[in-house]
Amino acid sequence: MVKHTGRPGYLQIADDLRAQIRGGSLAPGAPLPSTAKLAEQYDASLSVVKLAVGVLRTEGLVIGQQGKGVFVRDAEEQPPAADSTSEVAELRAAVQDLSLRLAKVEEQLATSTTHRSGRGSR
Amino acid sequence: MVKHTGRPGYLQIADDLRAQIRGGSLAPGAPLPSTAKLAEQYDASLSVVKLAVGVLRTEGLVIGQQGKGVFVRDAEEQPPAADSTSEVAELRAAVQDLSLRLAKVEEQLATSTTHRSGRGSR
DNA sequence: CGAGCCAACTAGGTTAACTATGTTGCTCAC
DNA sequence: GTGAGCAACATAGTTAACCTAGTTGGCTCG
Repeated sequence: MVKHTGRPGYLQIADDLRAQIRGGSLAPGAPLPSTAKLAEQYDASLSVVKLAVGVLRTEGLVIGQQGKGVFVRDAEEQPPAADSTSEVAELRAAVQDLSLRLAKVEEQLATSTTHRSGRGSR
Repeated sequence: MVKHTGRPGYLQIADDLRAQIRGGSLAPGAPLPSTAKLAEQYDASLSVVKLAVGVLRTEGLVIGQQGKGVFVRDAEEQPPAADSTSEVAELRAAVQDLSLRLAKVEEQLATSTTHRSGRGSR
């Protein structure tokens, strides 16, 4: 990274992208430049760019779609944030439930099919 | 990582630690085990543990202090709005992700093995 | 006895390489 | 012209290595 402000590079990039999103320069639905482009643009390594994007993903500001790109999340599908406590509890329960079911079904899939067929693709 | 649920290892660890924090098993102010300990405990590489802790740091659940350790943040000193929104966003993303994968894997299971099964589940 | 140094342990940051997986567009055979 | 297949490019995850820097406790030396 360029600036030597003491703030780590991946956070600087994350800050910058966040500002562009909040500022509207990166509209909802718009794709971020690719990892490689960002790396070149900020004169950073691929790794720090990936870290930066990871931060934004964790924050829920962007959504990464494998094979396609990373897109700015729509404001509407973001935080209603009504009363979060109950919602958080509910979501947490849902996650736990889904994880369990997934684990179970995936295990069964692994034991039942050893070859794993052509995996559909498009 | 142990479980092969499809959910990435660093998120599994982050989930687990988050649950311990929310559940009170890791009280505010208490230190998390060191990176090395966690790596051994979860049978994961140092890298994924660092990623997991990084997620919790971005979420504001813990605060890392270089040279000392990583400590659970006090609930009061948490930024309520920002924190809950980001967490809701993250949980929502997790639900979406899990649902998608579950659907995919269940479909695969249905097509590859037409009989098999007991387990009613849903 | 006390001051200072040093070794061990801690988190944090950076980079690079490899793998997996998904998407898209082009080409080529038919 | 259509479809299959492939190459190129995308994100995502994992691992490993190296470096920085802060903290702490013990040990040595004056």
